[in-house]
Amino acid sequence: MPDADVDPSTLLQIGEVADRVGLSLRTVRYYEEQGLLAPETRTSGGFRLYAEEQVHRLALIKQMKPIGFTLQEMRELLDARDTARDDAAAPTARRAARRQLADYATSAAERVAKMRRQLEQSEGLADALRAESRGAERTT
Amino acid sequence: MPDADVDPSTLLQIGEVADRVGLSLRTVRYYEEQGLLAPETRTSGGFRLYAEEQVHRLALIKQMKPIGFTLQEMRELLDARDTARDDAAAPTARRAARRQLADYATSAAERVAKMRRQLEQSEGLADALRAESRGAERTT
DNA sequence: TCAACTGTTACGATGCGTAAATGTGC
DNA sequence: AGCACATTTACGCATCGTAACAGTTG
Repeated sequence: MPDADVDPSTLLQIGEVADRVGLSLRTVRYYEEQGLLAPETRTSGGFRLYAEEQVHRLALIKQMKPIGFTLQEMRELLDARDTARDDAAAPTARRAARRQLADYATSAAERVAKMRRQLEQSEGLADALRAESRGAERTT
Repeated sequence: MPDADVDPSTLLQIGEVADRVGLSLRTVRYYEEQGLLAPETRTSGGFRLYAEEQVHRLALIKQMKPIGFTLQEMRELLDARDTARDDAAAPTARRAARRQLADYATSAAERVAKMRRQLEQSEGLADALRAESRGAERTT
């Protein structure tokens, strides 16, 4: 699977990518600055050009955000993912990377659970506010 | 209901309060700096002393955080709440404050719903990571 | 008097928003 | 030639974390 080195006709500019994923241009550039993703290539004039792979990568990143991963954690995760997928990497390294991914998966699940609990708390908030808006005097 | 001007024997120091609510000292002080809550009083030496009311107030604030209220929004909400509860406030003002609270309640509910949707997205993440950790090559 | 707690001040990190001035692509 | 889109640089803001150093409490 030589992957054909990416079809140049399907490359997207940053605006298209940002639109599809739902992030701002600023954010996409910032992620690049932080080493989370690099455009596939650039035009001779300097415009960033992205392939589908990077769009997926950004979507992944966007999923990590709401559960509180820092950009540094995301970078580590993505690095591990890259290593785990890299056929040319040493088997030892790939195994280590897969373990890391498994750990991150666990961590992600825990964070989701934690956020769910907080959300439940915050639901009570909406109710409490509605109650107060109707004039509550409960001193409990 | 003169409220007895707060029982001095039950006043808490900032550490106790932070522990109970689950916030750092820094955060509690910062919220005060931003006008979200003031200690009931202070010792002659300058130690902040809080009554139950402020503990509840902090708990309220903590509930607003996970759904993305900014500190400014929280301050507005709390101000409205204070006005709505203030027997000495003008009836017109109190009515306006109650409407505000109702609006915030709606907003809070919407935010909860929105976050719930994002969380669902992030659940897929954990599964995807686990899959990759076992070595996936699925190209969509 | 000592340990634990608290006070203020200030600098730093994160994660972008928001210009401003300029160049690129079609 | 024009107009949308992109580039870099840079300053700003929110929300605390983290010293550092001094004072308070019991």
